[in-house]
Amino acid sequence: MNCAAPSHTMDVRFYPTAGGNSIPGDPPNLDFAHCLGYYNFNKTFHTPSLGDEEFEIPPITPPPETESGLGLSEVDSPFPAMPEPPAPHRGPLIPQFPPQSLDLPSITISRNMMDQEGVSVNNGQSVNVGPGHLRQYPSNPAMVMKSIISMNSPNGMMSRNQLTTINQSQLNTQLTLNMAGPNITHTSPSPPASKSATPSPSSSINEDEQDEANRVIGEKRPAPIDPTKKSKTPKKKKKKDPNEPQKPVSAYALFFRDTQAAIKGQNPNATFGEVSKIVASMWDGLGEEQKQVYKSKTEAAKKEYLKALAAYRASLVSKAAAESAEAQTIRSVQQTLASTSLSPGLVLPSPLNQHPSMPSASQALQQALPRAIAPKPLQMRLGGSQIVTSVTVSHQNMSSGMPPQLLGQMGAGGSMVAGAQSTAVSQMSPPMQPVQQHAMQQLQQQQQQQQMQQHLQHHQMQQQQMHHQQIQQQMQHQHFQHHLQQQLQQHHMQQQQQQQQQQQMQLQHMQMQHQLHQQQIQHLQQQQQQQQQQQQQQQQQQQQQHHHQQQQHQAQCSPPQHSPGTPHSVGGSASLGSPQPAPQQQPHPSQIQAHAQVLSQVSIY
DNA sequence: AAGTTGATTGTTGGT
DNA sequence: ACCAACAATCAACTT
Repeated sequence: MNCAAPSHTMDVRFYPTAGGNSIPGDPPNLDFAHCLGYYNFNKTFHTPSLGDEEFEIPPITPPPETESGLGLSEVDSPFPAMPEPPAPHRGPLIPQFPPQSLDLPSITISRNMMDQEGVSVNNGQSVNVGPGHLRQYPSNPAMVMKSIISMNSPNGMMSRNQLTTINQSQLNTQLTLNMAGPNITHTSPSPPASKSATPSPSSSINEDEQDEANRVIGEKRPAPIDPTKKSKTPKKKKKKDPNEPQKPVSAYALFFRDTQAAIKGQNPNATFGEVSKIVASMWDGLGEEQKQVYKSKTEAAKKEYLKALAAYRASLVSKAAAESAEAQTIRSVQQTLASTSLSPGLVLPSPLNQHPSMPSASQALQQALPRAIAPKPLQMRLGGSQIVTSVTVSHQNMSSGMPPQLLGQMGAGGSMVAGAQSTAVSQMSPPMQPVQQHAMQQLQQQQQQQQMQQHLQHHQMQQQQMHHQQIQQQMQHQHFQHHLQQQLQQHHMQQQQQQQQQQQMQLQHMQMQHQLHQQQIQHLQQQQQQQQQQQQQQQQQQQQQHHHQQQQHQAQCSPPQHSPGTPHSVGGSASLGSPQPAPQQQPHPSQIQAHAQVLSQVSIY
């Protein structure tokens, strides 16, 4: 049943006026410019969907209808400040309209069943829903954004889908209440039967298309045929290639895609038409900048589409070219086979041969050869067994090359021609001498043999040519393969050479490192030797000094022998006896040895 | 005409 | 017969 009431077509569009000035009494924070600001604000939060890196917009899953039925999309909802708990559905691309600017959550659904005279109670605020108010379009786009649309749930046959606006005071109250919490009256869902707002459409395709569709895809159902309804717009049923890139959607479609989820979230019972009207009004009230955002997205998507389309068409062209080349190859091979092997049984069966518009080469030859080879068949006044035997022999020789028609003419024509010849001869020259007849027969026999020889030669030449072509093809193929192999070998060789060079370089590097290490070791060893030598020298000096001291001591213990030139003091001897500080830069021998071991290990490594 | 979404309807194939 | 899957269609609107 059709539930669409005439009121469904009621115009609920909100016509914005140019300039976007606030209507009287409109708070300054709610004017249209502010809404634009919110759109800009929205843009900042909408970057994931506005990014130029992607155009494909994930489908927005409508929020599951919770008890309240008011679940909005979460952060990315066009109305982010909605106090309602975020609905579990994901609506990633919904523009984030601020609640003040476009308070779609405040869109309430009032049922005529409950609010009979166009007065719906929404959060305690009376909303004028009367028919008279339906025409009161707000003169300001801000009003569009701030409109609280009260809808009638599509329940049954009652007048439904009435969209209206509320006044500004009610809007403010609504906004405040929305900020406080969700209190949207959404009393009862519509009965399931009422959901069929869009009755099953009638068929819009004609029968042949339907039959064609049925033939092409058996599973696909034909369009439902309803003779009572005529198709308003006979839509063409073009079978599109699934690989073909899809056209980019329009800016409005993008906006619809982004917005409808929120609208549906606030009005789960809103029909598509109602949502579409709301979206249209919002689109009208949308600022040029925000529209430009969507347009830019569309432009980017269009560029992507053009590129994808070019690639797609190129692939189609290449595919078609490959197919045509293949078909041409098959055709040429068949022609060659047909020209060389005239026996039809040897010709490969192919659709090309069976195509009515393209007679096969064998058929053409069958039609052409009799005229070429035997231009004067009736002049072969053959008769007698000799001719027949010679023809039979030739037949055996030519069985592989002669068309059956020709052979048939020649073979069966033996008797036929003989019969015809008998009558002709009898008619022409009854008194012809046997000698002359014999001579003529011999002459004709020679001519026939010559023709056959010519045909054989031609056939042999063709065979030779074909064989030559095959050999050439094989050679080309071999050459190609050889070339490929050579390239591969060269590649391998180059790789091997590179590896060898790398190995050599590594080896050289290791050798150099080894040499360096050896040099370092030698240097250290030399330093060690020098240190040892110095130590030995120091020891010798100490021994000498000690010996000298002993001698002095002995001298002191002996009768005093003053030696005024050498006043040695104990402190001086102490200073001399103190161990000489070894060169601190010189490492200890054990350290040198350890270092050498490490270096050797490193060099080995 | 195509696109937006979701509900509905009708067909088809499998169980 | 029933069910699942799929395709087609429609709604209002913009591009």
